[in-house]
Amino acid sequence: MKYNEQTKQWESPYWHPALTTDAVVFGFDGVGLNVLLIQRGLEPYEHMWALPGGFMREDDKSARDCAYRELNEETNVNDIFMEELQCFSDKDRDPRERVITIAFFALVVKDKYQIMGGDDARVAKWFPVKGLPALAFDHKDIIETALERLRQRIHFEPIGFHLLDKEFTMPQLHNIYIAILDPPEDDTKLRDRRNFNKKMLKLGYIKETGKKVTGNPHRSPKLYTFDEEAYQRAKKIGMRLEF
Amino acid sequence: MKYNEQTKQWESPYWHPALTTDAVVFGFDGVGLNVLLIQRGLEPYEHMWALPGGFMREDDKSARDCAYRELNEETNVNDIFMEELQCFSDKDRDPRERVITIAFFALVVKDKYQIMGGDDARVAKWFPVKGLPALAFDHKDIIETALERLRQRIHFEPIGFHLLDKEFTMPQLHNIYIAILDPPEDDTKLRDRRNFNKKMLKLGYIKETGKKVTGNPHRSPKLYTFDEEAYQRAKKIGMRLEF
DNA sequence: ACAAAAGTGTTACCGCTACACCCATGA
DNA sequence: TCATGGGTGTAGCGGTAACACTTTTGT
Repeated sequence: MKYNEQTKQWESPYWHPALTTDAVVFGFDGVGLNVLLIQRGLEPYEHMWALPGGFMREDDKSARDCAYRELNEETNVNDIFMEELQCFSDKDRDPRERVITIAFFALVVKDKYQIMGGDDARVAKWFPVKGLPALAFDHKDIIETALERLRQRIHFEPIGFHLLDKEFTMPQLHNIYIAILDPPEDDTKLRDRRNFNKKMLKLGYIKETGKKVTGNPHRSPKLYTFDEEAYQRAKKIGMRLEF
Repeated sequence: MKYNEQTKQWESPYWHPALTTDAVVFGFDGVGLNVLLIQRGLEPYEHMWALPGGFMREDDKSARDCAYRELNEETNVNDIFMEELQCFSDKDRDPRERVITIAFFALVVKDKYQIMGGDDARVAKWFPVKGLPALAFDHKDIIETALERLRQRIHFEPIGFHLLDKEFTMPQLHNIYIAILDPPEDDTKLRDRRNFNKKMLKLGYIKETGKKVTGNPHRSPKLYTFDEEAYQRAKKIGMRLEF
């Protein structure tokens, strides 16, 4: 690489690929996990479903920023948990040119996640992970990788909360664990409410709010919140956070 | 993006950044962890130490392939454990131009890892992680991220083996866990040999070879190997692999 | 014989699993 | 009053942590 005194720029002799970000956005509807997909308005893969994402721009501060920007173009996301998943860089991922993609996975509160009319007249829609349509590019692989990562993560870090409102009930949280980990029917230790509640409360980072949810034809469940500080404390002293 | 009928090519209207891979290569010398660094022969950061890596080429099959290629240019790596770490994409990481880097972390058997005279008259050298020199670019951040990842990984996956010969002794393996996790002096459960051996053997995927190491002025330790099949079996049935 | 490091077993405690009945609420 | 779903305690078992002495080997 040489510095050109005239243009005051480095002239790169290196190959420059196109770079995109894609986000696997998970939402929970009380029963199962869902993924947010966008219907493509242009070739290639026109009309097929794909992950929200797009090409990185020179003024994106980072790949993460790019992913946020792309998401914001379709939704009103404000509070969102997002983590880098993996880079997808195989040849022929994209028929147009070599494209390197940094994939992210995100957890959002599905109901707060209002889908706006995107540019390109793109349509966004939630699909249950157990009923995905045909997908553009290698996005099926990306989603599978994200699901695998999600299963690993939820074992050791309290990320289930990000799929729920700030205040949530224990059965809601339990359902998330069941939906993600999908333990066998006879797995008492995960499926039993008593065991779940005890284990979760013993971790020490969720707290009762004192409130309850009313309006249902049955006993009103208590509301809890996640205590970030308590979590950081537990983490610092090397507490076992495995679920 | 438009298809040009004349040139038969897609013409990309999108920005294309430079893309590199860097590898944080860890080796173990019996006492502590070491990282492989390269002394830069060119500006920027001439003469400073940096992670082995370089620009991706159009004919690299993937980012991982690129990282392997770059490593092979300096060493005779054959068997290596390598995992994607993270993408580093902030502006101004590189004074020349915007460079996106996919970082990997790798575990190798330090003594087998013979450092060759690289191109660019680059010098490669092992440094203990607790005594790193000043580093080029944001490579200090990258190494810290890799260390953090290593600590997380070794809790839940048997990757310590990759730092040792195919046949290894229990005390060697124990030392690796101690070096990586660095538990307090009074942490019996991790530092006690008896507990370590029992826990490790109970996991079921390391086996005695029947051999011993001789030549030391003390009792000869037994040699063990990692049983990949047994590990896959344990993993499949959802066995708890936490250490 | 001595120094250095490796091998090994037991006990007490804690935490987890399994398990079933009652309670609150709205219709 | 009925249907629905939420809340709660305990006992037995299993696994883990704490703990020290003996064995091997080379010098």
